[in-house]
Amino acid sequence: MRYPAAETAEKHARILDQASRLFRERGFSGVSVSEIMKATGLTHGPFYNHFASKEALIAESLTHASASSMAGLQAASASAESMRDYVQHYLDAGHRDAPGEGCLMAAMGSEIAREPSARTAFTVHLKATLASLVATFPWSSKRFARRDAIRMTASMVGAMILARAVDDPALSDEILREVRGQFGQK
Amino acid sequence: MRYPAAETAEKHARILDQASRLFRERGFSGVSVSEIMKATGLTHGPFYNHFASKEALIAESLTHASASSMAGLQAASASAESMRDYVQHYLDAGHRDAPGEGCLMAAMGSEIAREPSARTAFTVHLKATLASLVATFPWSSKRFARRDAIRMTASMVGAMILARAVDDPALSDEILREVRGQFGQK
DNA sequence: TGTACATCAGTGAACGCGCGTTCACTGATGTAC
DNA sequence: TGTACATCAGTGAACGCGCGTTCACTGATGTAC
Repeated sequence: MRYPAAETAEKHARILDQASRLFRERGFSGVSVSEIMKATGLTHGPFYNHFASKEALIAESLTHASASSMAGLQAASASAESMRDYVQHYLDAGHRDAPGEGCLMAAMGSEIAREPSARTAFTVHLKATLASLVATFPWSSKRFARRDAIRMTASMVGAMILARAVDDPALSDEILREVRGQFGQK
Repeated sequence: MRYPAAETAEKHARILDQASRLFRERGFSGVSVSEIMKATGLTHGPFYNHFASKEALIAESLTHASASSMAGLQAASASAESMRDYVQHYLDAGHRDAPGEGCLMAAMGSEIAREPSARTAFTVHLKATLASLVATFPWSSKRFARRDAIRMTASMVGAMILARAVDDPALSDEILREVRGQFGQK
């Protein structure tokens, strides 16, 4: 049946919300198109009214997740406290235990390399993140700001991936704590 | 037909070799049991003579890959040069471009968290790696050796995952170069 | 040492299942007059 | 304003496919005598 015109764009956004959450929780191949549509409150049929394929959804959902993540970063202030908060909040047990709402690099890092359309969207995201980190925070040296943003990002992403991969809560907490300590007080 | 008894163990090892390489190249769900057996030179049938399930293979192949990786680390000497070489060799374009022979944390990091039996095997691997790093290399402070080994590992794994996920060769090289610079001369 | 037979890893067809994707159909909404 | 009809997002059965897994069968090897 025909539906109110305004609902279409909203449904598109809802599919992207659910897809980007589920992909972060269970990976690209761990979630089926049907599950995403069911989470959106629809049957799987109309998926192809919105997206050309699952691969296209993967790319678009990364761009979608990137946008929310960038909005959070751009709301941060330029103070040293704000920078510390950013890192401390990232390397937190709450973030570790809620991958669906968290960093897409940490949630899908090793899978992105294998999905060509995901790589393209991810590259845009990482470039935007680095530029925003450089522009937002008070780096000790302007000249080395980009270098230091890269090093900080690699540490944070690596720590989160290891903390999630590990079975032992004490080791997982230790990883987060020690890397947090590298970027401000414990 | 019946086969020479000595060949069974050797075939088991060959399945593990191929599985750990293919899993690192394409992820757990990106490789089928049939492909692994074909790479080993057999049909898929006898897979279940060797392993209870694909999940069991995943766990055993991680342990297998861990063993080779640990052997490499334990062959390293205690010098500062050896430590620099270890990091420089890890953060190399050659390693980035050959995930099948490389670090299992970087190749499968974000997928391990979702596979319970993989998490257990991975935890053993990470603990052994950290202990070996602490014991092998000349850390500037004995008291902080473990803390620094964790930080270094997080940086290396994060940098490799980002360098592989990114589409742009210049950015990928930049990530490796800047994180290399953090651990010795460029 | 020679023969008869039991062993069991390997073969390859077959299984049920869930996947991504397609499509004929439905029917409330929007539009033409 | 009221009526007739075209629109098209949503429905849900169906598709071909490859997956993990099973199993009846094969036949060279190892063993009993």
